[in-house]
Amino acid sequence: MIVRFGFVAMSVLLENASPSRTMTFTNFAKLLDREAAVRKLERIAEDNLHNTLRIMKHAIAHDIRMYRLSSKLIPLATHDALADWNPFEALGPSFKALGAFVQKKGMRVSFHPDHFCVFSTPRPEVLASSERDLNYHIAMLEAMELPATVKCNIHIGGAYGDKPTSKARFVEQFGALPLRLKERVTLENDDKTFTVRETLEAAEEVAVPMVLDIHHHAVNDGGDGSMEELCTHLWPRIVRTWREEEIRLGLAEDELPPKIHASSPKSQSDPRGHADYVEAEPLVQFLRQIAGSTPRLDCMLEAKSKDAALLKLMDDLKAMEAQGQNIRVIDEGSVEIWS
DNA sequence: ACCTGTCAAGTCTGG
DNA sequence: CCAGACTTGACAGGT
Repeated sequence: MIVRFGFVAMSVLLENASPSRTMTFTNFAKLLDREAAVRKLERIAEDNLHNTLRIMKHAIAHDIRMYRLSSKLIPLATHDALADWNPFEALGPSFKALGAFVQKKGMRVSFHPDHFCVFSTPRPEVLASSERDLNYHIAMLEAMELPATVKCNIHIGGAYGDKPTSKARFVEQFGALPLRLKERVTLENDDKTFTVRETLEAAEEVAVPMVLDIHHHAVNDGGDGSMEELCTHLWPRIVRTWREEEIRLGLAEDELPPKIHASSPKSQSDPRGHADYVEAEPLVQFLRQIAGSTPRLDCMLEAKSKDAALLKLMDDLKAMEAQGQNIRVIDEGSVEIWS
């Protein structure tokens, strides 16, 4: 199995390269010249896009071909008070350049809209802003001219005291979205509410691929905690959600490999928190279990030390290779691993 | 240069 | 029913 690794949003190795500079609405509202204030938002967004390109070039220089784009590329993009503003007019060329770079280098990128995107909500106004937020992310992918293989990863949402009903509401409300939005989504199990099994059921019902987060699973397994259950029963179904997406999009087999998230617990007292680095040993144990049935896999690292955590993990994997542990480091961003 | 409180958005918990 | 937690990078305003 070939595994590619990626990191999230910012680099801790590049200086002054934030892709998430912002302006709060409070400060926007303080500016008297609205026209100038909007231009300032656009300038910040241009900076964020420019830094995103720098980060991706840095990633490619280290053979890293997987990257999660920041959700904060355009400040206040979906704010009510800026509904008349179309940032894509000014930002079109920069988005297009980003997309061209991604395609040229064969990178896999994604977005992860944060916890305001909640399709299980019983509140109509929250549903509406969730759709607007998802639409914003997808409009950025479209401005980059990236195909439908490039996704936004979301969670199911809250349980509101009744998980089965909330899950059914997710299926109904998400299912009612236009295909243009639905076909750009993956569903991920979360660390508090919806387990792998529940998320998988929802993903199967609405026909979107599922992203497995193994750390979330470790802290929220709903009784499916055993490696056996995960690897022999749930994982093959997860793989199938990706295979079916390949068929829907008319792709060849393994053109769109399954994706997982990996991170390590921050501490015993805060097991849900993300540690600075990712521990190699438990991750490799899991990867070896699924290696036989999964030819390609992409693994997003969610660690506080971002790209530095990725490079450190690769060093640790290299050390495991030296000990003859069924692993071969291909380059700085990928490994081959077998059971 | 560094520290602290605040920030557009949601949900859950505990008082 | 409301305040605070959750989580998290970055800004603004202070020293």
